[in-house]
Amino acid sequence: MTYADVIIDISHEKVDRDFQYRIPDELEQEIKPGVVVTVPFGKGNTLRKGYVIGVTEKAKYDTSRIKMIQSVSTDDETTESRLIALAAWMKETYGSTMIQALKTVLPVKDKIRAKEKRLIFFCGERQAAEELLEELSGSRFRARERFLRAILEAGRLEYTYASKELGAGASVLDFFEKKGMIRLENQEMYRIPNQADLVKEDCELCLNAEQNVAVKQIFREWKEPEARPVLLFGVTGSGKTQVYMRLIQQVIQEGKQAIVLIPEIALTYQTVRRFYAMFGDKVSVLNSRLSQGERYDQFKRAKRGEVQVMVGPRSALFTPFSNLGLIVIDEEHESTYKSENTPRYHARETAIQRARMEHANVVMGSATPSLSAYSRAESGEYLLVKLNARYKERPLPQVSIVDLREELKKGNRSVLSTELKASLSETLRKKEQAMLFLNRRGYAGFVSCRACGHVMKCPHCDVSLSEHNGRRLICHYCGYETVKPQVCPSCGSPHIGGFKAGTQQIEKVLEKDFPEARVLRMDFDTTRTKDSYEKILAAFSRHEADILVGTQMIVKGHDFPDVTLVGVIAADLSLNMDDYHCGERTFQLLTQAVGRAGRGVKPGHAVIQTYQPEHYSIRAAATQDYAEFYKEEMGYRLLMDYPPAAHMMTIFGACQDEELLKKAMYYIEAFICRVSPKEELHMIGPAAASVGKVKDVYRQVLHLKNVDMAFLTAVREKLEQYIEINSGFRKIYIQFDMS
DNA sequence: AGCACGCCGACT
DNA sequence: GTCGGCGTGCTC
Repeated sequence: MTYADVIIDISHEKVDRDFQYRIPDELEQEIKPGVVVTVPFGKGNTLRKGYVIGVTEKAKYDTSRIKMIQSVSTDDETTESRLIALAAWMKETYGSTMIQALKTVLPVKDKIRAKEKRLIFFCGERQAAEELLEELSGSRFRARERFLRAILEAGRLEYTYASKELGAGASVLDFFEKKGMIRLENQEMYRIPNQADLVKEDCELCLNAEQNVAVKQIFREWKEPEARPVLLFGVTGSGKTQVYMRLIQQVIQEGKQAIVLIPEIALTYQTVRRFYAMFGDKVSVLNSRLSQGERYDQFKRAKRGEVQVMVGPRSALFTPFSNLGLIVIDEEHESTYKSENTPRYHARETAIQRARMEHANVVMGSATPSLSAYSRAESGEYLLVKLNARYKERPLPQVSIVDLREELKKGNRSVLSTELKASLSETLRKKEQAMLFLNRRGYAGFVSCRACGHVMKCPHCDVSLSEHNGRRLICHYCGYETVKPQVCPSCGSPHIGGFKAGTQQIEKVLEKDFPEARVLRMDFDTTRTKDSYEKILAAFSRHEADILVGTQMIVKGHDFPDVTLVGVIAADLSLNMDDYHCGERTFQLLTQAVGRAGRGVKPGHAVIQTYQPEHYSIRAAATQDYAEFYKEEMGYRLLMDYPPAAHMMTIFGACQDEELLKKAMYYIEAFICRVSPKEELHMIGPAAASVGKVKDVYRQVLHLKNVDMAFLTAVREKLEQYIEINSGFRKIYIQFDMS
């Protein structure tokens, strides 16, 4: 006898788990994971929709009480079942439970939706109702009294409010309905976010010669039976969006739909307006401010065919379009495309998988492609399409690299080098604008020498060591530990330590050095409130300030034609993080930052301050030379077996009890050694995660590298079983990350 | 979410 | 005693 694990509609927390059902003989062949079935559920055996997530031989429940699957759902749920198949793929690839995978893929209804869906209206005689209320008051019908009083006052009530807060269940409502006093109404009300000023404008899509060539190249690829994903490699300002628009137009014309993925931070009013101007009400936009109910509504509109284009962040990838034609991924290299929650999927890979299953195409674009995407383009797995010309032939800004070690020798200890200071006063004199950029995202407290630029690195992993309590240095990959040296091991200088400067300090220095300049600061603190992000950028755009100081957020989006100077305070901040991506991230950030200067008529200038002027990420960003950067960085990845040269699985463990966690990680390590052949094993750790403790929960990581992804997947599956069987892991939260 | 079960107050 | 509203808890 075989049994199926079925998830009943994902609508309520309480039924958010799998239930076992018997498979009738005649459905034996059809039932497999991903199939949508109809099953009897609950006391009244009401028929409900369910998703089969697995088939087993063993009954986990009292056999006599297991019910039978009624039928395979026949109503045309192809969109849904395709998404379920995608969830199954995500579960296999990234490691998670089927429930977690389904939850990320299928739109989840929530309470907000139910509230607005069912409304109760008062529709009887007011006089009669008041008499009835009189009659009811003090009687035993307390729920009826409560309810009548409330509806008389409000005239209209939400169903969930009536049943939960007033305790007026079905029986109470029945009573009033029979009397003809109330009317229940199912309201299908969409919550469309405020978009009154977003309308279609009459605009022709004008492509330049180069963009036209790119479009033709892509169309040619699409004619192939097995069209490859396209990597659109175009420098900043080469007009990638124009190309996307043209492609989307084509897809819509063919009666298909398109999804456009955009990093959350770039989802500004400007971007959204461009899409509305082009496609009018065919477009729907998702953003993270949307409640789950609002997102659900947008997905529903897509499913019904009311919109043809969905624009949004990572999660827009799961828009239930019935005839998907194209998925566009803008700024493909952005780290926000990787999910932080289980399943830790990457939107690029998942988009390609979805496109493969639904015979759609993928086009991704970037000025600084991720190593992963570019290496695939080089190998021919993706089609590489280039856009080289900068808008209106604007020259690239002139870039100078300032060696901060020299500044120290000259006795300048300020965060502003002599050159940057001079450039700033020149810019102010000409009444132009400047941006100062502090790239300290996820700043991990590396230690470097101010005199020679030497960075303390792990001898085994070649990533920066992090300072702990000011006395010890720790590697967050393998756990290597050493005492923090008092003098630089390379040059003997005592000027060794962490870099301590925030945007506030820079703001203070600017106030002192340039008291006449108007300075705006943009960082996590100043953008906490809603819309403040847009407000600051808009103010700067109107030239209400001369200098904008900020973290990564200032280098994305918005064009400021009056900005002629970009200063990078300390390029090393993102260069010396404790993971293997940092060279790539630094190159991307610096390239973007440099590209911000001189977007208008006036030529631009950029100053990059660093302790490591010879580093290839910085040199290549200064010359905007992607090829050079790619060669160096790929060499490093190949040497160290980091992705994309190999695959890496990270096992992440968290637990309140540090000892228990360490023990568990040790057992995991021992288990992996036992189940895998020695020569293929490339394990690092276990070690404390880069944030070793959050809210009293300890965190540890273990990395496993191998050229073959299948090997890692096999290890993960064995490990998942091992963890499930051993109750010792119950108290430990375990997460997998595959890259 | 939807349904049954069982408690408890009120009426016969 | 019994009837029925109303809160609680379970659903393979």
